[in-house]
Amino acid sequence: MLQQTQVSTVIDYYQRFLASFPDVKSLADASTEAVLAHWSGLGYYARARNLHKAARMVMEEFAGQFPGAPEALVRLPGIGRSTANAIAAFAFGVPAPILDGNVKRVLMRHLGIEAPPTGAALEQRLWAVVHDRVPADATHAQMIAYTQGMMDLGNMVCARSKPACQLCPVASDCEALHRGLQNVIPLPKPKKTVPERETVMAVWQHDGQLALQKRPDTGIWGGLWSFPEYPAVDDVPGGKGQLLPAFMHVFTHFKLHITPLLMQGPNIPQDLSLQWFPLADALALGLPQPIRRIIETIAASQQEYRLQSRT
DNA sequence: AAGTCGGGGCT
DNA sequence: AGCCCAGACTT
Repeated sequence: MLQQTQVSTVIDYYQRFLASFPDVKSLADASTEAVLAHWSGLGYYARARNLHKAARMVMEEFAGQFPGAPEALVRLPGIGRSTANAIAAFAFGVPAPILDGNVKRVLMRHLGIEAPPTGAALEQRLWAVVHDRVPADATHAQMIAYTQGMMDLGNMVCARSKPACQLCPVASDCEALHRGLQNVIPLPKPKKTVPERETVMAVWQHDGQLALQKRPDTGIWGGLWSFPEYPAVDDVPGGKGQLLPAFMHVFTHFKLHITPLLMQGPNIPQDLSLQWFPLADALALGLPQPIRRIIETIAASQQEYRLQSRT
């Protein structure tokens, strides 16, 4: 969950997730559907599918015993070099170093590397450095403290903006501070303009139910439930609908302008394999954030309607 | 090496 | 509005 996602964002998801799947077996026994529902809104949904698959692999290939060696961990889907080492260090006390965004920034400043935080060459150099610096004879407790300390140093002291160098335990030999570059390193990434796309989402509604479509497992929002999409309003079959407020959803690599079009059922295109869900049931599915937003808007307007018609 | 894959917090 | 976050995986 924490891959590319801030701790404050994860906490609620993490607690709900563990309440439902308290151990590897319960996660392995769950449906992908249920796992994605718990991930709904968190993003990077391949992480959920990979975690689910990894749990099943641990049950089948490791007899339910989580492997502790980094070489074994990286073979599990969704676990790369840094996450493998983090698990090995935290859970098993293995002297394996991590290299996440925080550690990367700390090292670039400490070494005085005037470059953007990108590229295979930099990656290779920094991995060599962390392997060189990790305390090889640390106890389990020390590995936990060291690993957590490395991340906290980057997050709380060697922060992205306004680093608190006066609090830094390694300020005395920090190359960036020495040269007054602590606010310059790392250099900004070369920025590229993100393309913008447009889509119309057809929201078929009938008798308090909505028609949803399960997306393919690969690609954007893989395995989640969504509304069928069309290039333009005129492309939506079944006559006129009611336009709902359009909004924009920002991805890492493009911006999506979404125009929801409310259509009245029950007649819907048969070739789309749509399924009907009562509003409350729909909100319990694995939904991308914008789809959840649309459904909540509809639910709120229906609630509004009920309140008004009562008076 | 570059692109894909979300959503939100912070400035 | 832009940047980046407890990155991994595919092309």
